[in-house]
Amino acid sequence: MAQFQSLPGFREFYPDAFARRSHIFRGWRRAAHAYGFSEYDAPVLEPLDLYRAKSGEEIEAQLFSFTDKGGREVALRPEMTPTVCRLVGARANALKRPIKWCSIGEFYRYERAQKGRERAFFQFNCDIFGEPGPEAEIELIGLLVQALAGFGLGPDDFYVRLSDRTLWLHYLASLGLDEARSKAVLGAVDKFEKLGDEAFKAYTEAHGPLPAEVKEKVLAFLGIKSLSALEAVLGPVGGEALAARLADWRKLLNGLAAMGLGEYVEVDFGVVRGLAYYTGFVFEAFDRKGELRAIAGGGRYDDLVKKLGGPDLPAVGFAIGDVTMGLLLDQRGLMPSFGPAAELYAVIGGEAERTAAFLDIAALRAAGYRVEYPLKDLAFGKQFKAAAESGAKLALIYGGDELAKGVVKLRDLGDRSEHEVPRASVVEAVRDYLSGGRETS
RNA sequence: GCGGUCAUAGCUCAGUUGGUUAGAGCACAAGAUUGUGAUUCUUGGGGUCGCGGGUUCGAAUCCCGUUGACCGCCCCA
Repeated sequence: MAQFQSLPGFREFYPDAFARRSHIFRGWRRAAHAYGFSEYDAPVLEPLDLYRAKSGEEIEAQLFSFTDKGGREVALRPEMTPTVCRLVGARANALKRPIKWCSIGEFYRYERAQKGRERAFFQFNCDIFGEPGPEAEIELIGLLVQALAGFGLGPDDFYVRLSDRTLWLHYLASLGLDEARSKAVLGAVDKFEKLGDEAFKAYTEAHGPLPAEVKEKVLAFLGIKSLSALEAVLGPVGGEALAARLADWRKLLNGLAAMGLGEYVEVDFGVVRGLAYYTGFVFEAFDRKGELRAIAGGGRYDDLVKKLGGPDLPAVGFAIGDVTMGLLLDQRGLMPSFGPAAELYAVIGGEAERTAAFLDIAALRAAGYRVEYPLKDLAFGKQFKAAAESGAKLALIYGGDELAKGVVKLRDLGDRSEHEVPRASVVEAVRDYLSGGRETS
């Protein structure tokens, strides 16, 4: 039996699985193209320090990292963000604005595989650099929705939860919490949905119990589900920065509504997205039934390009993972089945006919048709069966009778009609017969 | 890193209180069928029963270890 297996959490793509993967990639690229994003790629192996600089030492436990033969500490990329920051940062002054970039790549994380999580997976990363205002978020969240909706997923299937770390920090400061306490509260907020009151345990251990009236206000803020509720809570707090932030919120939500995406977006301050590097709006896409882990996540990270050695460049981005999205498409019956996809199948009588058929097969292939034929002599019955199973629309029959007359018999594998055409014009005859609705891929 | 469940053909599984050469369906291949696709029938290839050790006259079956998968926890950039 199999003496060697693939490593845990790594996937093998047999042709049917590869077809599913290609289907997902095509949908992503179609959306990115419509939104005017340019595709790029970059190395899979990076200096370990790139991730240490972004996420700290503790990230190492979850990386595929090693020392290469030149003594360099390297890691397989666990995400695209630091890499794209480096790329953009290095040429920031020469790049035409707005910088709208996307990529599809494989990423590697040394974690325990679970449902919706593997050790190797693909992500669709989209980022906009150089735009500090919510216009960038409108464009980006619009693309996020399109990248999912393009597969046939609707507002009943998924939604985007929208939150704001800036506003959280403003509000917590207005409640009298310092930076360390604010971060600890955000940590509790992040876990509150799952753990309830337990979520505040870590805060209590670090800073003592949160005063009851503060906690009450935190939980009330957590429950805000609309812009009007947000304005009602924050209006009395006052301040110029807060007013400007609320204006950003109005612009963002109005913009998304104007794009017709209102049904997909919900205000939800329970989302804070880890504690990594996000500085403003943050958002996550989930399935409506709440059965799967996050489909996509993103947000604004205005400090990161500079932190990684580039210029001061605002940025906002998101990533969609292929694993959870594939599960969702399966659940909703939106993953097509991919059969063989020949267009033409040559039925060949014997060795003499084979040589004659090859000339036409080569000509048809040169003309761009996908042509199959049996690699070894088979009874006609078998060949017609194989032709039907190949997915071809048309069989080309090369028998002794036809060749003697200088013709090829075309058999429509759908309605089973047959007619003969001169061999000299077989490419034209096939083109006429198949004309209309021929897909390219 | 921690816990639970599981591991027999490419896939889904059966396999009795431990007993001869481990089975079925699907899939794949050949034939019935040397010029027409269905159905059916026949036949075939494919297994060190995840791996290693132990108990036993005898282990797919019982015991120990190990690896892997799935589910959950931690984490989730």
